[in-house]
Amino acid sequence: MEVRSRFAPSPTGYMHIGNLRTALYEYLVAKSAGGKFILRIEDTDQERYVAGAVDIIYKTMKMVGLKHDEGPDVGGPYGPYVQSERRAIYKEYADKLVDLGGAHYCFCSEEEIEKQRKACEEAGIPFKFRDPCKKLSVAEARERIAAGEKYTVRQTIDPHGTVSFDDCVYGHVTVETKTLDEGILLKSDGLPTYNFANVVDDHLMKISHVLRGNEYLSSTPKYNLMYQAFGWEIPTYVHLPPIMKDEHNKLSKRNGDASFQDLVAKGYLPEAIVNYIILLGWSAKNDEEIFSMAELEKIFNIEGINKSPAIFDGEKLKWMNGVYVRALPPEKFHELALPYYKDAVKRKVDLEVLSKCVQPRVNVLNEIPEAVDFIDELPEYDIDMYVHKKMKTTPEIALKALEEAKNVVEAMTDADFASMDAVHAVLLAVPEKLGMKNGQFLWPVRTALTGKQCTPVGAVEAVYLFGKDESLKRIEKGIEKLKAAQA
RNA sequence: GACCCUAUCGUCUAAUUGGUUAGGACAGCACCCUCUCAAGGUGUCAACACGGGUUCGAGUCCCGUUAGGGUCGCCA
Repeated sequence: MEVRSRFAPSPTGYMHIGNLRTALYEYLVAKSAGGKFILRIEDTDQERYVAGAVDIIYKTMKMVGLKHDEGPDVGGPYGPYVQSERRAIYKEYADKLVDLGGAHYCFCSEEEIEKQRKACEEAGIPFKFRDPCKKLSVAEARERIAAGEKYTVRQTIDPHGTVSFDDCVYGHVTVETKTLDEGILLKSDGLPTYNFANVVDDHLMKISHVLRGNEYLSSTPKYNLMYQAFGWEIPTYVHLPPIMKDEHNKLSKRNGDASFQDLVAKGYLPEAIVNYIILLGWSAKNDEEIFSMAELEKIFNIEGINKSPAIFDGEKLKWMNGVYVRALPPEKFHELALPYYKDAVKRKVDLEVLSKCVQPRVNVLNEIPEAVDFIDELPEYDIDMYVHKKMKTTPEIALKALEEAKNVVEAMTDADFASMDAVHAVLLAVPEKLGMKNGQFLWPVRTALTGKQCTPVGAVEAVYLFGKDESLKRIEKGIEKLKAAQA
């Protein structure tokens, strides 16, 4: 039988990380088996609906390379793929389920239910809704409905017995039916709840593998009761452990945790984000960690999914993003870096050369502005910086280095600035001539040019980028500072 | 509270399904390389939650304890 999985998000805003991982796994389960991946929009809660959220879903899926075979925008044989457009279908199946004894009509108001709940609370006993409408005959109930009375459809569960099911990740789970709630299937606005819509849609859309968060583990028996009542085949379940922010809290949008969009805005690459979150709850069972989507489509398997929660580690994401950044073709990196230079670098320098210096040195793109902030203006710096133990520099050596650098740079011709190699040749000749260590000369020069303890450029790159005039200005400033300190 | 689920380095995880000096990655530390910082290389620190069983042998199976997560909405 063909493997068919579905991603069924609610359009409630940005795509959070947990959702994205679920989508990824769903996609990979289907693709690794040569199956189909379906997108379905679950918009049955009109109160939570956020305009534009569906577009965010499309955009995100495109960015991470998840292509759905069926969905609202691409169509398919089992549409419509938006739940709010399937009203009539849910009503039909709800009535059918009532006929089959798996559900009943309920005319209780929310106030009445609340009253029962309060009474239980006061009595100190656990609340379980006892629905007076269960006593109504179907015919009687339908008369009231025909008369225009508001109603809901509730699941009917026989409290005697147990239900069990097999989950690919969690194994065999058994629950006593008396612990199950007879939840609402069809709301008084005529739209289904998740509990019902999922069962109906997954069946009608021929979904073979249901992947979802493990918060559904304990309600899965209720769904199976419905499948059974309808006489439908139960899908293969794959429940997923949560992604945590820390030991106690789930990663969630409500806590203000980063969404996929937030990470992209910070300069994380979609490929890196995907690679990282795939690993939160799944492993290839070998030592490999870097995977392209194409590779994942080949090697992903359900057996590699874990059952315990995983804490989202921003540090490792950063590292992994760095791996992807470094692997970028230089032109591509330059293109991505350009927006970050826009406000940070006003001076006219060769940005392509700058990119070559920066690329191996950043993990996340938003580190760029700070890394290059010495270019427009020389920061105020302390002359202690000229003393570097490892480079074996002293204020005296630094001064000598700078004075020599001044002479050399002054004498440099256009030809000397023609390439990085040329600059390199000129500057490296100096310490040799003076009998200094390279560092003793180059460290002071870089310090004078950048005013920073560490920079993505060395002395050679700095001189090349700044050109003759600016280099001289900064060297002279350094000489001044050192002289002032000596006096 | 009832029910369900989970438990390997600080973090993500592996362990041919009962036989390991418990492996890898991030982070940390040290060294090498080096004109700074990165990157890269080498090395190092670091874990089977606890207690009982079963077994010649348990990280792996069973029971309990503890700790954590989830469900108990006309949300999904």
